[in-house]
Amino acid sequence: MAKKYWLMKSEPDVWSYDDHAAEGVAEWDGIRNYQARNFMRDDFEIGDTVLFYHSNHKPPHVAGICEVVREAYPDSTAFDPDAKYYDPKSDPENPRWLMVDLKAVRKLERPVSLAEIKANPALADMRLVARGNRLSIMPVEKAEYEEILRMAKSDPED
DNA sequence: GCCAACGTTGGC
DNA sequence: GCCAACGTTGGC
Repeated sequence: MAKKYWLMKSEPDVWSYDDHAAEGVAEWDGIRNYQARNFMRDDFEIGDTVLFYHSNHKPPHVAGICEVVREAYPDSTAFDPDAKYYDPKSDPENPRWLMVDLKAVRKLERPVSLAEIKANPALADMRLVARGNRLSIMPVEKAEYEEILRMAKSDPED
């Protein structure tokens, strides 16, 4: 299977790219949406590349790059009554929720904002800019990924 | 803080 | 299986 590209959202107040980079390799837990889970379960492979996106931030932006280093396995936070994302309906014998491990690869040269992505015609088809999109994990085309890397190397005014 | 869009829940 | 009510996401 060819290497794939993803975008994953996190609120930087909760878990930022720098937090992740400080850990090196970290779990991506707390996904409680079936569509997002299914991407991890069915399509994530070791070596896939992830754009780390900061949502609920001013401005929202892509902050850095990660790599999938462990494929989907049960999200243990769903079983922990004290965890924020505890889900009593997830049975350890048949886990409802999954997580992956990501390794921080590098920060972008500069953040690439949602406004810039929206303004770039080459990125008009990204799911990120689709109307009403709320998915926290979504596939990204290789060309879109490369365009965002290119933008990060250029000035925002371009 | 507002609110549009969307997902989930639960009564029927 | 429908759908109204409710909760959440996330940009603005």
